[in-house]
Amino acid sequence: MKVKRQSVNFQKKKAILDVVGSIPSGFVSTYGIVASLANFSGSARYVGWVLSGLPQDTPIPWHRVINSKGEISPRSDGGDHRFQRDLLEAEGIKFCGGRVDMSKYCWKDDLREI
DNA sequence: CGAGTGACGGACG
DNA sequence: CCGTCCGCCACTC
Repeated sequence: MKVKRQSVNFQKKKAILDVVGSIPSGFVSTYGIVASLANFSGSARYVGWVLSGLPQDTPIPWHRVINSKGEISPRSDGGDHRFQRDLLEAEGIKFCGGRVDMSKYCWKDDLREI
């Protein structure tokens, strides 16, 4: 089992995790928004990369992070996307056709300015 | 240092 | 709406 080094890179990851952890319950955010708030604007991919390294027992509400389409990103880790949906629904987020109503649950939607 | 990669985003057809 | 391409940044090997 490979133990990821939490050196300086951990600080950068922490920036992402800190933003994700700042997402209020009942709201969702996109990778692009999280990246921007973490000062990583443009690196939406980096956000996904960081979350991909998070364990399921992480204290970070990674499930509140979805893609710009308002749906859960299909990770190659497995079909746990259903588990993520369950967590969001538990917070009061409704799914419409497998998608989230971004117009209501998009956190910091004002940041994007539509 | 170079090449490959990633749970993305936006533009285009 | 869907498939495809490019770009963007940081990380790993």
